[in-house]
Amino acid sequence: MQISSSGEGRQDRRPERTRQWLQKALIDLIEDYDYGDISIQMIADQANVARITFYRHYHDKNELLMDYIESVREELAPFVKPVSPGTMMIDGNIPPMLPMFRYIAQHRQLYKRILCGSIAAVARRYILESMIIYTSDNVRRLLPHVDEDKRRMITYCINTTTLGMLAWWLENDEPCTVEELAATVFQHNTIGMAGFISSQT
Amino acid sequence: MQISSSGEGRQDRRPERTRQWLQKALIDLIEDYDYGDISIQMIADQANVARITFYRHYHDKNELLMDYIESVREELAPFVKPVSPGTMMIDGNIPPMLPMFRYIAQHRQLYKRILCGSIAAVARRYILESMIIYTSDNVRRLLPHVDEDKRRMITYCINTTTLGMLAWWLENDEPCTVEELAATVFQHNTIGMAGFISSQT
DNA sequence: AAGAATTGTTACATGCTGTATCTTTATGCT
DNA sequence: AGCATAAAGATACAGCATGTAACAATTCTT
Repeated sequence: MQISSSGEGRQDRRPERTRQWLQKALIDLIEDYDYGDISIQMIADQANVARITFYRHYHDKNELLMDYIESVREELAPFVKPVSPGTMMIDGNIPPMLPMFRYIAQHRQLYKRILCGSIAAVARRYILESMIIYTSDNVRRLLPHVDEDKRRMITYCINTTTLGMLAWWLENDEPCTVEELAATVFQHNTIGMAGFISSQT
Repeated sequence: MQISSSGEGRQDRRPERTRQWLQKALIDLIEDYDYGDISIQMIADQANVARITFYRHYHDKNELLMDYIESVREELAPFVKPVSPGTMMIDGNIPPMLPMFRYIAQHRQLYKRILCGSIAAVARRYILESMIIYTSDNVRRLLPHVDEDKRRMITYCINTTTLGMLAWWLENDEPCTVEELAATVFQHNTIGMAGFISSQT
């Protein structure tokens, strides 16, 4: 019988703790430096950890970043809701991505770094893939009779638009309200999709 | 009276020649290596030039890249034609970006590197800005009564979609024909815009 | 042919990377 | 409480890239 455990067989907590220190260090540094200018030495110093300890957990600076982005993905996942065909065309309705946009707007400094800095190239592919996983079901449901290949294309189209506009909004320091942003992206995407619905045979 | 001159007062051709060597070297290296892994030493070696010569022309690897991207922009500019309101909604019409897409498809290896590799982060902003300069006139003409801020947003939306889809197409090695790609992007963008036309007061 | 600009040669200090060896510390288990 | 084990620290090293400097050689213009 185990007493000190809070659940399953009690692993050594140091590795996970170190990784979190390193992630936190990276986030803090991203606040002040361009991602490309951050060295592993800097990350280790910021985390109060020996440099070699970094290499024992990550092979790469990007690997640490990916690990962190993964936690961002989990943070954002609850905001992604499935879209029903009915809500798609109703004008003035609340766009489905608005809650997520609002959350990102609340943490805009961080997401600005992730989506707009030199970090973006690394993060973009990963984020897009995550978005596609979430939205492909929606598109399949909304366009059931459309060819699978074409559906993949439309899915990517929607998501690259959404991500691009999000980055634009963050980069330009609130050029409009989040509501306007969400409405525009929604309109651009869904009305574009509506063309495919009406052109189905 | 000048004899050796072919025009204006004959400048020293060495600097420009060196810059072209360096650009060519970068393109050749991009073919085989990831942009992030290319060092200035490698560029200088490939160009058969002393390393310090690089620093006499460019401060940075990115500065060289930007200089090269500028020449790419000039290469692509002739393909960008203004869109007339009449052609916008006609289904089955040739999408205005198709010629450019075809040209890019012909040189896909190169543009794949530019738009999909780690080089993308540096190039993306620059390319997008160029595209926006070219398309903003179109959008202003097509949506004359729309608010200027909103027009800026729509312009960016169109271009981030176009660029994103282009990168997707290049990255996935011809998942569809260029014609389908252009048609989809055109439909997504223009039908999305049509929503703004019909919602004008 | 001479002066000026460009490029090449060599060298140096600095910093980052990735790895290795050895020691110290913290953790989990009995 | 004590022990075995895993993790983290300390130190060192070779290799490479960066950025700069001083000086020599080349190439261009006039």
